[in-house]
Parts: sequence; C-alpha cells; structure tokens
Amino acid sequence: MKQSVEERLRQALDDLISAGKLPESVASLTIQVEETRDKQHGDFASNLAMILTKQAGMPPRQVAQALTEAMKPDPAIEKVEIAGPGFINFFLSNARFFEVIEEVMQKGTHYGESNLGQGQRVQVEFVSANPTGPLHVGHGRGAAYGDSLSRLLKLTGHDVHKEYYVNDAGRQMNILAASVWLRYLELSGESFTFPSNGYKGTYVNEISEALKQRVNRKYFVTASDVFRDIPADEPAGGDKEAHIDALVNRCRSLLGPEGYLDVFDAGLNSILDDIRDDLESFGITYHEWFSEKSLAPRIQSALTVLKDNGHLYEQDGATWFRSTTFGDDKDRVVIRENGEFTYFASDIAYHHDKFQRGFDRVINIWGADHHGYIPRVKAALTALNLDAAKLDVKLVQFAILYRGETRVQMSTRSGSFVTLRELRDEVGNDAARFFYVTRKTEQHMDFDLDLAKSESKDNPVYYIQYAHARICSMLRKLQESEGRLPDAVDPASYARQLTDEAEKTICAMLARYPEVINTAAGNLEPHQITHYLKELAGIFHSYYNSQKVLVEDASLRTARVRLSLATRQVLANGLNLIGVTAPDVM
RNA sequence: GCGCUCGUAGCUCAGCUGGAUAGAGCAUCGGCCUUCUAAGCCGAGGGUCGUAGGUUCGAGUCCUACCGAGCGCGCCA
Repeated sequence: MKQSVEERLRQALDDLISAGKLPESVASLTIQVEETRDKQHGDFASNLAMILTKQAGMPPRQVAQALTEAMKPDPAIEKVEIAGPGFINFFLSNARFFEVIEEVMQKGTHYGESNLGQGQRVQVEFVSANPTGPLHVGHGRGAAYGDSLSRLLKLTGHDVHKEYYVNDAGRQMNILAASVWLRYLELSGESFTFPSNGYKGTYVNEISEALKQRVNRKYFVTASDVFRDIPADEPAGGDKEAHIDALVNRCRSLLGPEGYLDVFDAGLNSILDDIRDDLESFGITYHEWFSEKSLAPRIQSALTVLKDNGHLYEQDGATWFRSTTFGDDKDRVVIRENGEFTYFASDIAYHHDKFQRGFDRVINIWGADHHGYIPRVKAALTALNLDAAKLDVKLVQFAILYRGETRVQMSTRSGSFVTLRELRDEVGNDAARFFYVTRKTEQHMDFDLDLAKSESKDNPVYYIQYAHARICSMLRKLQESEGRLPDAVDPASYARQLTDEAEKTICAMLARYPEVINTAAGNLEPHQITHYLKELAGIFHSYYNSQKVLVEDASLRTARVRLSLATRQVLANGLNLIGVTAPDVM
C-alpha cells in the first residue's frame, strides 16, 4: 500500500524535473511516506513538498500543488489532499486494505520475510559469560536480546552465525579450579578457612562432590601442606588477591600439570554444560562455542601483524599497542612484564579471527560495563588493516534488581545472586523472554523480582497470547459446527463485507508488519516487535468485544474468519520471533 | 576530572531515524459476562518531554552548556 504512494510521488517528482520545474539535484532524494496517526489526514502522508521548498524556490503548499497535479491517476489512490504546512495526504481505495488478508494467509509463517540483508553473513556474539558459575538474570537480558535479534536478522535475509565466546583461559578460571579443589579437600575431611576471593557458590561443592566420586583421594593433600607459607587472606589482615593467587600456584604445583588440568576441566565442563543446558531450555542454541584457549596459538600471529604495521612498542618491560593512534584514551598493554598475554591480546586475536572468517558484519552484544573496550577493539581492527565499521557493538544495560523495596546485590563470587534458571522457573520462559526484550537495550531497567514473579497475571505477554488463544478457540468452535474453515474468497468481497472501521484498522496493522520487521532488523531493535504485537492484540481484543465473528450470514462470517486467521498468523509469527510460544488454549 | 549510556504521566516504558493535538501498560476512579474464552472490553483523571540556549517551515527526536542517574577510566577478566 505504502509502495503505491511512493511510486506515485516518485513519478510526479521525475516528471517535474524533466519539465524543468525542479532542479536535477532533487532526483536522488529519498521519498518519505509515513502512515498517518490521525485518519483525518488520510491513510498515508508525505512531507516531500516541504523538503523541496528551498530548492524549488516556492512555498511548500505550492510545491505540493505542483506535485499533486503531476501525479498520474492510480486505482489504489482514491484521493489526494494538501494539508497543513504542505503535507500531501493520500486516501487509499478501500479494497486495497483488505488484500493483505490473503497475502498473509498465502505466505503463512513466511509473512514478514524480506531480503533486507541480501544474504549478508552476520555474526552475532552474545552472552559469552565467564564459565565460572551459572548464568544470572543479568545475562538473561543479553541472551534474550541476542537470540531475538538473530531470528530477526535471519528472517530479513541475513546469513546469521550465532556464537558464544568461552573465556576458558585466564585468572578467573584458575581461581575456579582452585576453589573446586579446596572444596574437594573439605569433602575429604580437611578443614581450613576458605579464601575470601574464592568461588563460594554451592555449585562449586557439587562439582567437587562429583570429582570426589570419580577420583576418590587421588588429589588429596593435607590442609597444612596447602596453606604452608601462603600469605594471609584479607580477613586475617592480608591481601585477598595475593592470597588467592598463591593458592592457585600451590594448587598447580601440588597437583602437577595433568592433575591440575583434570580439576580445571571438571569445573569448566560442568559449568559450561550447565550454561548450555540453561540456554537451550530458554530456547537459545548457538552455531559455535568458541574457546578462548583454542586461540592461544593465534595470539602471537595477530600481534605480529600489529608489530609489522608499526603499532607496537616496548616500555617498562611490557609490550604496548599504540591504540591512541586510532582515538583510544590511552595505549594498552598486550604482553605483560611477566610475559603473559593480557585479556585484550586474546580479544585482538579473537576479532582478527572473526574478520578472517569473512563475515560481512560482526555484532557484539556486551554488558554496558564493557563500553570502555569499544575504542580499543576498534582501534585494533583498524591497526590490523581491517574495516572497523563492520563491527557493531550493542551495549545491554544491566537490569537493576529489586526484591520488593530492597536492591539485590549481585556478585558471582559471593554466591548471592539470582540465577537465570530461578527466574525462568518462577515466571516462565515466555514471560522472561518477552520481558527482557520489551525495552530497548540502552535503557536502564528496574526489575522488581517480587513483582515479576507475582506478575504472571498482569504480564503483557499473556495479553498477546490470549488474543492468539481466543482466535484458536473460536476457530475450533467453527470447525465443530461446519467441519471446516472457509477458503479464500475474492478480495472485493472483503471490502463489501468488512465495513466496520476496526476491520480496516486491523488490516492496516497487518499490512504494516513487514515494515516493522525491517525497521526492527535495520535498527537492531527487537523491542519494536513486542510493542507492535501489543498494539495488534489490543485492537483485536477491542474488535472481538464489539463484533461477533461467527455470525449467521455466511459471507460476512467467512470474511471475518479469514481476517481472524490472518491476525492469528501474524501474532504467531511475531511471538515466534522473540521466542515466545503462541498457545492454542489458555 | 575525562569518557560512555541515559533522563518522557504517580510507577514501568514506547515514540516508526525531524512532522500535524506527545502515546501504551500498571496503579486510581466509574461502567460491561443468559451471546464466539472477563487472562477481555468501554470511559475518566493524570505531562513546563531534566534545565537553558541554538539549528529551520517544524525539535521529545539534531547541536552546545549545565543539572541528575548508572557504568567505565588496571601489566584484572
């Protein structure tokens, strides 16, 4: 519908240019047409005349007049009006609105698809939480967003590759391994003060328990041997970092390379399995789980490229990347004085690898606390002679958790946190996914757990699902009485039968769906879909209350049933896009 | 101090990339079930869009400066 209006304006514009009434320069102008908010202004409106004012050298209303006169007649357009400061308002022919019903029915689950992405290869990396503990509710938002975005991109013609970057190397993982081992020693009868900076969650005990079952006393060492000459922990007046690092080193030396790796993997694999299982239950699967450890051999080669390009230098015994050349606040260390690579060095190698894999576009979904990394990662890409513009980093603000009035402190280390699994168990997958994705990512979000848990009744997701279930229920009733659902009829019949204003509104809404999808995909904003669905469900509920669908008159009934079928289809398509089920019965 | 993300109804949030009189949902108040699911519908009240300037035909949207919130500014990950 919108397209006919655009075509007509384009034609008028071109004609005026060839007639010499408008300068050549305006030919490249993109024509803006929008749906009117107020139907007194017609169905669609364009601001074209006002944009042209300056270059045409005429007042806007006069430009509008010229455009209107140049327009050839179009069967889809019933009336054109000039209004306000110079808007051109289009009134479409009635029959046009109802064509969408059969279009939706014909395309079914494919309705809304587009070729916006033109087969572009897009990588979406999301969640990528450290495998040092179960996912918590903060990760849930990135998970729901990343997955919905991926579905959206796939639907709009992108070749999507979903990836989880597993931080299975580094200090935190070593602390986890040490924590597992220490709990194992406790289970084996030793007693000591657990390090304040160790991982204290109960899941660690479970891993240690399983380890004990498997290896029995193979890794046993007495507590006095473990803690001999270890610097004091913070509660004892020492430094907690030094304390835990010393324990990690002691763990390594006492267990030997093989034993240490066994304990390390016990922790890593158990937690990774748990995360994978958690996400799968949440409706999220990945194409690839990319191991940071596997990157080790390639870190040096990435740094070599930087070095060859002249962007590395030595200072204070460390190797630095001159990221300030590319707009970063300060230069960054890539190889520490002790010879170890920094986390950033891995990140350079990872992004180097991503780009070498040939993606046209790379989307990183990060927690908002990582925003400071964007300049340095982009700097690294540029320094590697790669196109940093292909990298898009979306920051997801953390949800601030409340339990009633009190704020919930979240720390993976202390073990006092709400897991994603707990949230899913309490509010359900549908509510959780919908809730997470219903606001835009940059927006802070207050999340009252008590409210969310008790909210099941008020949660907007039910409102939409209910609309879907209602239609299903109605159709079941018709199946019973008629034995079948009506087939397609001539669009002209819809125009004759569907005279209620609400019916036209619903059709206009259905017709807008593909555009909503494209805008949402283009802006990486799946939240637009949830708002669209709420609106569609709303007008349908309202219609349902004012008009009976299953009326005696067969022609009218058929038209209304087909309209309902189309609405159901779009609701289902939209819900599926955000990973929410569309139930037949509620 | 510098940087990033924000500031819209009592609360939680939209606002279609600059358009016509700023919208929903909760919450509050008043109505609607002998009729396809009341998990629903209809109506009412509620706003200096953080503040002040600027850009233009036109600003919640763009630019600048302040105010306020959250986060970041390690040879941590």
